[in-house]
Amino acid sequence: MSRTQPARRPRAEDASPETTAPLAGAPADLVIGPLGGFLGYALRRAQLAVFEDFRRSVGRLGLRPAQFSVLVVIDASPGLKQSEVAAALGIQRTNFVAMVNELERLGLIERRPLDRRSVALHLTPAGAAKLKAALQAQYAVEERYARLLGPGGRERLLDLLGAVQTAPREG
Amino acid sequence: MSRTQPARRPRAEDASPETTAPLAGAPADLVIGPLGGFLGYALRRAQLAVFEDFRRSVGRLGLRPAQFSVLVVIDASPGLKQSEVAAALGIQRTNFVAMVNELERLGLIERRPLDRRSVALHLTPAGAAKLKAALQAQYAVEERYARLLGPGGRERLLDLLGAVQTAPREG
DNA sequence: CGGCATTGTTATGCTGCATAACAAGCAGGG
DNA sequence: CCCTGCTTGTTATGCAGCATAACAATGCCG
Repeated sequence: MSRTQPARRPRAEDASPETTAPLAGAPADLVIGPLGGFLGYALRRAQLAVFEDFRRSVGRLGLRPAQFSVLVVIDASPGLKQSEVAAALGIQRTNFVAMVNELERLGLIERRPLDRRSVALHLTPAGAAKLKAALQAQYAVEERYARLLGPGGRERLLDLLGAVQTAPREG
Repeated sequence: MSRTQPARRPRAEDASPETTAPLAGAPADLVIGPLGGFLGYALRRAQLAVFEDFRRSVGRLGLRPAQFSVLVVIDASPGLKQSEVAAALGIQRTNFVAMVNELERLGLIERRPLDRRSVALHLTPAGAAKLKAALQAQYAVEERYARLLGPGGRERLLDLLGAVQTAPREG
């Protein structure tokens, strides 16, 4: 479970002391240097791996990650305006239009006019059904990770990720 | 530091029991339902946040994340073939060509022919210097995260991410 | 009523990532 | 030696994600 600390490999004049601890990445065991000790790289790799899992489980239902997230939000907060759903997910209003079009075309969601300008988003029965199936599949994946990460591991990971995400950006 | 467990919000017939625990995401405090409890979503959000940090620190040197990772690998293992560096980073051989072209054009790396077909990649002095500066900036960011995540937090996070990444994919 | 912010929308471009196809070269078996 | 097959670098192409600019219609508020 715990990564071992190999003899360090200086090079490039060494810019700092401690830190680092390789990832033993999926790409063979080729030397990637201190890269595995950087959060950005480790996060990117882990994210790709988990999205790959998603593709193989929930993806079978014909849902992509972003689509899934939209359904979840609409289900959790029915009646939100299109722009609100987009904002909640950090999606640009402008890029969200095509997504809503697609989900509506698939008969999974519905646009209900609030006034002559804004629309409220709701799941259709088909959308609710598909989401239910998707959630079941996803919960199964999560439980697999919970097992893999040991007691409290998954929760700790979510906690750490939350802290990273909400950390104040320098600037 | 620790996320609170709010009253659950069933909906969509509920596909599973426990799991979940919201992220209190950056996008306002809008309701995203169980989304914050899914690893894929939490990972994606955290990754975007960290890449944003990268952009603001190392990015000032004119390096994008992928370029930075290439320099790190070449520095750690000088003389690897172009295809080997690509493989080590999980980059398609085909997409790697343009990246190498660019880094060579910037005078940061060098292609040295091994035979009439394959080339070995090396840092130029300018590349080594730029990488040194980039590593310093990056180590500073890492230390900021180390402080933010509390004692052992960053290391634990890297450990958990490594476990996720190397987990056996179902299929 | 009139200016202003909101909302949905289109157009456009860049980046990341995947696949197909190819030419040239190396390497190993017959 | 020569031919077959794998390797290597490369180009072309397409799709998805994400960003920005520009707009028209509309609601809102002083």
